[in-house]
Amino acid sequence: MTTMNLSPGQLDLLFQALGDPTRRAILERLARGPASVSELAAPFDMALPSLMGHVRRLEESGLVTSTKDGRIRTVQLVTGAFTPVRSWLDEQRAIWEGRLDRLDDYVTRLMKDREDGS
Amino acid sequence: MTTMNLSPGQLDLLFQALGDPTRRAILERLARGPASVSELAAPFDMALPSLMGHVRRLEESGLVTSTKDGRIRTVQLVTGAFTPVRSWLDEQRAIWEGRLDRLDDYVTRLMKDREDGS
DNA sequence: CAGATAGTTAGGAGATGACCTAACTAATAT
DNA sequence: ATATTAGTTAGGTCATCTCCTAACTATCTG
Repeated sequence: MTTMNLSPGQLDLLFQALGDPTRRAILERLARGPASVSELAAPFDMALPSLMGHVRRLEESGLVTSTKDGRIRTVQLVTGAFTPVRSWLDEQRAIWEGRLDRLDDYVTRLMKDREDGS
Repeated sequence: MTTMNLSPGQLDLLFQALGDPTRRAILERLARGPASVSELAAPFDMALPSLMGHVRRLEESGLVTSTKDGRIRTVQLVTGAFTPVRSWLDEQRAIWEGRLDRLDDYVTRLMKDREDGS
């Protein structure tokens, strides 16, 4: 009930896509609005095919979509694509905090025992 | 101004560390408490040196620390290690939601939040 | 139509990643 | 003291990642 589990490889794709500075920069740009491939390429000192590769990888991970109109390919952020990442992080925190809570209980109980015992 | 920027490669290391299912599984285990290398290895059908490599990578990314006591190396989650990841995601969302004007306040609030282990 | 523009395909170099086995050191148990 | 346990080091294989150049297609513009 706590989580909806998605395909295991999806998180891999997402995290791996985010693990590259160029791709994160592309996403940061796209957070401000859609852009053509050339617009995306402009800030980088990188050959077009290399940048295209990044865009393809972002698309394969589901973070981005693109449509071609005439000779221009427009790339767009996918709404909610980060959700699985956020969910995983939240889950980890929940587990961690659950552990802390249990530890807290333990310490509380321990201190109560001491009061009783002394 | 708006953000406290951490070393550029740090996010790379973090996201890349998270981009592997074995490493995420290790983290999930560690969220429940520290464990020895062998304990970590137990659930996996993987040679020890391979698993050790994952632990090393987690340690290099700052997600985990380990100490050796006798012949046992105990691995532990690093508190707050996920924070840069969360911050990046939150920033993206803030930009995407067109809240650039309030980003400063947002980050201030975020840093004031309790540091937890998520 | 000619030329410029936007993107794509093909192929390859070089680095890194994820795994393995074999052989080793160091600590502990018998 | 010897055997067992826990981890480490060394080295090798195979796949993937990131980047490049060269050459190509398709779409506008003049």
